[in-house]
Amino acid sequence: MATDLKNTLQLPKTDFAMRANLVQREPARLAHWEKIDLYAAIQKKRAAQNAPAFVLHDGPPFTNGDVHIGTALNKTLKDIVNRYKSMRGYRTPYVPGWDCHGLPIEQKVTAQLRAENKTVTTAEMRALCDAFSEKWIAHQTKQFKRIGVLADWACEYKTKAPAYEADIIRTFAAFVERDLVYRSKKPVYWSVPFETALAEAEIEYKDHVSPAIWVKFPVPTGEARKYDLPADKPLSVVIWTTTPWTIPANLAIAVHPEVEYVVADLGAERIIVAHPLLAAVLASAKIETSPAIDKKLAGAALEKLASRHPFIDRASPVVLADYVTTDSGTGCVHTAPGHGAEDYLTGLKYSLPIYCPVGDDGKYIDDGQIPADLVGLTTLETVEDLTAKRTSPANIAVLKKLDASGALLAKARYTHSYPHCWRSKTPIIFRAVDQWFVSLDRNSDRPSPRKRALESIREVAWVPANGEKRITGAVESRPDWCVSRQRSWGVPIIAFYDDKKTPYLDARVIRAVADKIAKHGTNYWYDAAPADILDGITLPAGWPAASALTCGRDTLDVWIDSGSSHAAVLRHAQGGTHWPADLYLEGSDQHRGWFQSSLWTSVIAYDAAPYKRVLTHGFIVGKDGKKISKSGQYEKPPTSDNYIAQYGADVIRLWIASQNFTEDIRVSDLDKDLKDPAGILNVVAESYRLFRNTFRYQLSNLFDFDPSRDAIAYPEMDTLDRWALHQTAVLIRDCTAAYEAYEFHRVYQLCNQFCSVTLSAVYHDILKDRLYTHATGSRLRRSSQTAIHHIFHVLAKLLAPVLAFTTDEAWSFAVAKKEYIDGDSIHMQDWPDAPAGWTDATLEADIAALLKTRAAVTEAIEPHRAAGKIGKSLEAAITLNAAPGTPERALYEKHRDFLPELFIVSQVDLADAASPAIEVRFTSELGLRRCPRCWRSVPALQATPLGEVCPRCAEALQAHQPAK
RNA sequence: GGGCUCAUAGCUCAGUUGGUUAGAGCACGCGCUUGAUAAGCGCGGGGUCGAUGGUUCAAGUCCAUCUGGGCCCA
Repeated sequence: MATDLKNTLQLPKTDFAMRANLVQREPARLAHWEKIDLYAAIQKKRAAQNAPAFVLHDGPPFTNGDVHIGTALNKTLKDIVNRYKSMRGYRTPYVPGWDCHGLPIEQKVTAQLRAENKTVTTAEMRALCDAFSEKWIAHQTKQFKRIGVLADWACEYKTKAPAYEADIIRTFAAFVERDLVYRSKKPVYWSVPFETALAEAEIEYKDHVSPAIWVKFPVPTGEARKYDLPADKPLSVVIWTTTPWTIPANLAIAVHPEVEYVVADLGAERIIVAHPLLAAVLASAKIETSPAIDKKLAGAALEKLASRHPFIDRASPVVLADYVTTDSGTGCVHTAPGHGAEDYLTGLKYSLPIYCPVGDDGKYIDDGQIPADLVGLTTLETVEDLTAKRTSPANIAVLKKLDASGALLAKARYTHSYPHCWRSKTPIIFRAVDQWFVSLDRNSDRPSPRKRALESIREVAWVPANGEKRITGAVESRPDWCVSRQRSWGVPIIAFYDDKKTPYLDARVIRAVADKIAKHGTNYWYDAAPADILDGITLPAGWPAASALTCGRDTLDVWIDSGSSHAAVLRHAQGGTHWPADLYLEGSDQHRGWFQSSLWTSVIAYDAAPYKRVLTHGFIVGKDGKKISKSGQYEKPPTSDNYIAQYGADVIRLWIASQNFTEDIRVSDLDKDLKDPAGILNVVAESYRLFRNTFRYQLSNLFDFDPSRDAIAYPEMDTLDRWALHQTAVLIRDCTAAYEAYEFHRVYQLCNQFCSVTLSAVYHDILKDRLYTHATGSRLRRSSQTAIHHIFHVLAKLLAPVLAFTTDEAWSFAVAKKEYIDGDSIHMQDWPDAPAGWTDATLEADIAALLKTRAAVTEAIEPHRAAGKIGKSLEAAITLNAAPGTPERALYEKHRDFLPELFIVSQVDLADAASPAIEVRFTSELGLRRCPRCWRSVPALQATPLGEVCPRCAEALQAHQPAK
């Protein structure tokens, strides 16, 4: 009997699975997307509509490993933006890119070669790096696709592709054309045995015993008087250094402007040191008497005091520097701009020469300034020297000279961590070598690059807004751009040299060579003879014959590689893009990286920024808010694939969308938090289920609904359904605003609350009675189905950019009742737009007030449930007390017939009593009879062939055609 | 050390121009339902709004300092 009645209900039906099983289901949908070529289909559709393009220009990830969860965050955000913009009606050409050149790859390949004990030529080395990069491009492509990134993968750009390399070289040509390129020295780490520059990564820090020396730099009497210092006996500034061999290159002494310095009287002479270090200096010099302090003054007061070099006839002026500390030494820092990074910057600030009297072989050169007895001595400490604890010949000689000139106040052995060449195991030296620089301040026929860059920054929209401050700061403070590197795996600088190492650089020649490289790739530069490279190119006046030239071996700073992408991709309209880009979207570290390098190249070559808008995101941190590397041990590497293998791409995408990405983004530790229900990803997985179940409820209750046949026109729709559509219209409005502001976490919050509160707890819960028990084609039931149909379409589309897989799956079931449909996808749909009529403020106010009553009703029922008197709310009958004439009474009367349904109770009576506001009674005590079909209790049941049911069910049964 | 930035319940987020007992979802606890069922509903507990000081009739909201994170420099 009961079974017969149950068979007359329209219970939900769908093949859209409750369990997502994303790890299996998603790869199948990816294959489907490939099959229907979803990316191309979307682009084709928009192109046919002549849609305007929205170009998000992809910043190229480095190709040396698996996609990290942080990289997945970046690419997913881009994918969300693209999918959203596409649905908004834009054509969204998205050309993904790869950053291929650079030291990390060269190093890994080198390490491999060392392990195999092999040596190779530069060209062979480059081929190995190429293969290495290519391997990771393949891996990363697969990993990006797995997380759902939709892109023009067939049109990807690689910085190592010949045509792209030619564009990098053309960027350099533009620098030369603007007359910004010059040659100057800059200190680099230098391996003496290999006579080569080293990168930070090629250096190993090891303990080293150095000769520490305290050296007096005499202050001439005239200078002393000028600075109002006592001049009746010898006065000197005392410096401290652990690299005596750099003393011949000393050009200045740095002091801190705010530290207090003293003039101390040692009896026969006076010295100047930082006050806090005086005692330490005296101890080192074994001076036991405590000296009189003749004067105290701030470092700033000593600026430009011209002390003299202890054994070379030149001045060593006092300069100011903030990096000077009083932790060790004398507070007066020996400054050799050719032999130290900070010294170099200070040298630039004070226009000192970048002086380096040490040759490629590490020996002093005869430049007319170096004393004859030093020329030819080496700064190298060999492995044998190190074993014998012997310092370099240059250090020994300098020590002797200082001693002879009476300038050596003290000396000691000093053990500290010092950089060593990873291959020769010997200490490196810091040494200025010739480099190519790009001037950022030179203005000839047009404003300087820096001026244009700063102007362009103001024309760009920075999201969040503080990005503008960051890049402005970076652009303002950046010194001239050193663009040359002494590397193999990079794009060569097209410069030629004669036998005297004089460089020849010409923009027209560079462009002509770029054209050849576009065809042959940059290995051509390494393989071909200069005469062949220059064949067919007219050499500028003043150049030697091509046969007398050699090709330079410097490569360009890799930031020029990626910084040329706007030219290589956007200006060539690769994949249908345009210049400038509508959006760049990268981590906030790129203010100093790609955003800046792209800005410089663009401003120099094209006089404007390459982007209209720049969006930045924060970094992934551990659960404790600390960076992942410091956040404990990760058993599984935090790669995109590892997270997806556990949760599926849509959960990861939902997690990304749920976070305010402008700040740090916390993530669960994959190993430790798996079983913690409060783990961040587990919470997101839970809300994924909410969305999925919402779709499932909607799809399953539309199983017999054909919108073209069954839809009810809005004016004829039921109150509650119209209320639901009102809420939906609000949701569209709010979500759209959130997407426009790139605040995806608001979309997440809005949809989450819509599904959980508006739908699940209220609308869907109330609707079950109608959908299941009312006559199949009844107006109320069709009205609700019409609303559900609309809401499903809206919700699925609003979430489509985020839940790319699940919404498409639901879409297939909605449109065709099967898992896949060819030629259609939710990602090809237009963004939802609520008809103006859906908004109904009066209705909204009424229902909002009634929902408050509803909350009071459920609260009033609860104690009875706890007392075991009542189970489901349909066992309750409610009396609402409200005096006639009051607004609430009016409201109750207006919606009187609808109240039992709204409260999901069997009966609602209105009464005049002042209190209580709500009375709960039990259907069993009121003599009501429970309908076995709809479970409501009514005054009287009616006989039918299937037994006694309530009048409404009897009517439904009449309409019901048993399916046999 | 410098530049930029963040800090609201266990988690993710709201908190409008400073103004009633600081909100939501999830998680947690208890209960109901078994016609969304590896689902659904209800009720409940939980926050001295990082700390301290200040401005104000009134501060999560303004100011200062500090503490602890993050990115980039040094």
